[in-house]
Amino acid sequence: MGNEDIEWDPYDPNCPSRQLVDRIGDRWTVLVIGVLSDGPARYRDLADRVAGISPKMLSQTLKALERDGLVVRQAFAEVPPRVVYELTEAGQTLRPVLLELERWARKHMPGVLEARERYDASAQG
Amino acid sequence: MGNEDIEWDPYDPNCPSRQLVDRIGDRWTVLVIGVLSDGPARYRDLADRVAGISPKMLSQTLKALERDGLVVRQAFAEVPPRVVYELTEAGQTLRPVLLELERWARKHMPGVLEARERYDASAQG
DNA sequence: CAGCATCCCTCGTGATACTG
DNA sequence: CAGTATCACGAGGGATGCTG
Repeated sequence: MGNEDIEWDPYDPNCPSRQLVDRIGDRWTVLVIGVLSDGPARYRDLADRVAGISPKMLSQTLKALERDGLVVRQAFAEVPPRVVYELTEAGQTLRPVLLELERWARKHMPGVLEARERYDASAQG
Repeated sequence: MGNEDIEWDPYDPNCPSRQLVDRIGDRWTVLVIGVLSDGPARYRDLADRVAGISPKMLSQTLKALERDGLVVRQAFAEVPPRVVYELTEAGQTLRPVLLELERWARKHMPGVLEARERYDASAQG
């Protein structure tokens, strides 16, 4: 576990790039972070905006994000209960990265989908 | 994200951002693309550089990438066989995005891992 | 409203062995 | 070398119902 000056091999399972993929490479994490990039949000808001997510996955995703110091959870002692989730400073730094991703998707995903259709049309299943 | 004057709902299952997550949000895809970002590579090279990937997952990942027009496969009729994989132009456009990801990981993942340890240390299982 | 517990089943993934 | 075929396992994630 020593933090010596490692040589950088993104294809080594123990390198940060890989750890990041393991961290955000699931169906929901980046979507939840994306919503929180617009500002703090309540549990209900998140459930609504991340279309299709189940309560279980939302809780799970949020808890993992909190564990990793990317999101803070603030619960108010009220009735009915109110809980607000918010990106930490570290979490905020993900925003520009996600924006890049979004920009790419917007520009290139249609082409990808077309290529996929062409491929499927010309290939024998 | 909110300051663009188009209707763009990244949290709708049918939006490009989401499609991108579905596309590259698996354990291997971004790693394979990462290797190919350094230039064309043979099957063997890829297997070596993406540590831990099985032949099956490598083939599968490559085929999916080819289907989506992000990678081209070039087979030479030789003995022994030689097959070279290469990013298409579309595939190349992913490079800067991936670099951003890598940059983020390098800078912030150590902190994330620390936060995680702190959390686990202070929480009761 | 927020979110945990439980059941259950799909599907991604690894291991292994085989082919052109 | 460059894959494919097959099996089998375990985690991911949905549905439902309950609690504070």
